[in-house]
Amino acid sequence: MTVLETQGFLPHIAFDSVVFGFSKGKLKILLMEYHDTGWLALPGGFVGKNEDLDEAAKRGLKERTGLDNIYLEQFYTFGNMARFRPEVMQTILAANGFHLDSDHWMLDRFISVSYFALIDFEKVILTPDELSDSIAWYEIENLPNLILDHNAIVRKALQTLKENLERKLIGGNLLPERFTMNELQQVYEAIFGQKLRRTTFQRKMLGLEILERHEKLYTGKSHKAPYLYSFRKV
Amino acid sequence: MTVLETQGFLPHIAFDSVVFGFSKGKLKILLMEYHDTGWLALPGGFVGKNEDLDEAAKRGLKERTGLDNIYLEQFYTFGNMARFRPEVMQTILAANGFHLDSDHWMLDRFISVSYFALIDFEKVILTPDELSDSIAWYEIENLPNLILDHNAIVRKALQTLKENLERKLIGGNLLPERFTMNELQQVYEAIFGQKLRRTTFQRKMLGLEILERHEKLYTGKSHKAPYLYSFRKV
DNA sequence: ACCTATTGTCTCATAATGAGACAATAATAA
DNA sequence: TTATTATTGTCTCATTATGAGACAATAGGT
Repeated sequence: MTVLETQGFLPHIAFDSVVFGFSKGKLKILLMEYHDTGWLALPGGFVGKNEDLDEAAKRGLKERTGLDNIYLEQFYTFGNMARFRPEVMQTILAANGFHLDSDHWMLDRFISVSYFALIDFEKVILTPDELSDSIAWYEIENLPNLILDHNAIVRKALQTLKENLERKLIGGNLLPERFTMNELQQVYEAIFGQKLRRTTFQRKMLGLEILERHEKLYTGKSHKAPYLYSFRKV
Repeated sequence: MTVLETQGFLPHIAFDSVVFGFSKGKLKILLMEYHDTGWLALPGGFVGKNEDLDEAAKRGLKERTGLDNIYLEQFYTFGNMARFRPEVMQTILAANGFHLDSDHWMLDRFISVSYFALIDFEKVILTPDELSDSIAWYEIENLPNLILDHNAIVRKALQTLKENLERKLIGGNLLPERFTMNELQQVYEAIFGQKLRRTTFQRKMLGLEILERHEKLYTGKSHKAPYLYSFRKV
């Protein structure tokens, strides 16, 4: 099925995903770079005529990252007229050799149902789509300009993530199965954008009784080895 | 512009609104009853081809309640295949004398961008739309069956409202400009679905320094008169 | 055996909350 | 006028949570 195949998709409806990863103490997201234009955008796609909206978002993530069973949460639907800029999509498609009539469905107005995902950075296998040169990680603190309203989408995703972080205890989804308390703290610090007090953080996390303690991790560093933890199942 | 006028609206995209009001100690929402069928549904509508998504929701509310400048928040977009039940819309329209071809846009699949609103119960002037016999208040604790997935939409709206209640301090939007501490507490109790401790609630609210104290309210009851409060502007 | 950086746990001060006591008071009844 | 009643506003005290730091334990290196 090619990207231009029209029968398969609902017109006017797209999805975009803000995929968060964590590496080297930094919170990052995935961005695609389109051919020639150099324009950057969130990974996204269209919804099949017979496909659940959520399934479309999952499928899109699977295609770009190779991952199944991801933490995925819908957070907002963007539908302002200001995001209707047919010349943007036209330029992207032209750079790929497609020259569409101005009444083609892909040049119509779209609303974007937006999701954010939390994934284990190490597990991802990045795969660009047909319109892109590359898909790569970018630090959230230092994002370049993105097409359309995608910078605003990222801001809202990050805001939602912050608001839900404690209540839903989802921070661990950015780490591998087992992690140290320090790694978990770094995730929280990267998301909140501020340093946290080590002892208070540790006491709080242990007090919630959601962590399971495992063996120690000997890193070769000359100091006490930290325990590994995982989130308690069910 | 009639409801069947097709050029004006985006296909496949609808909005629905969960309009919360508070009266006699109960949290209530607005429901429409369709002609003949007796089916109940959330007030909603379609998005103009040149209309912001949020503007469409505001317009819909204005039409049903007569109110402008409402607290309105988008909370989720429902897009499962399970909500695609063309026979439901067909029956509703048939009851109004419209017999559409099965490929008519109103019988297509729709995703619903859903909003919740908080309004002053006393200010509303209810106005049914062309397809409805009535629009009326129903207690949230004792909702009847609604069409499609509208019961699920209400549940999610209430959940979002609960989660945001303290963080955003939006409870006051359900009351008139001036209110007693007891009235405010009743709003919180109705939303959370549980009794709160009077003294703790009062201390907390006053401690937030968002309330302005006005004159006392003499109700004629034989006990100490409570102060009236309003939310501090800016 | 000593040094260093980091970890896990403890203590103490401060802030927030739960639970109730109690005086003030607006209307009514005696 | 005085007593009664229901409710309100404010206090107090116990309990719990959080901020800030002290300190011993320890994995390696010197």
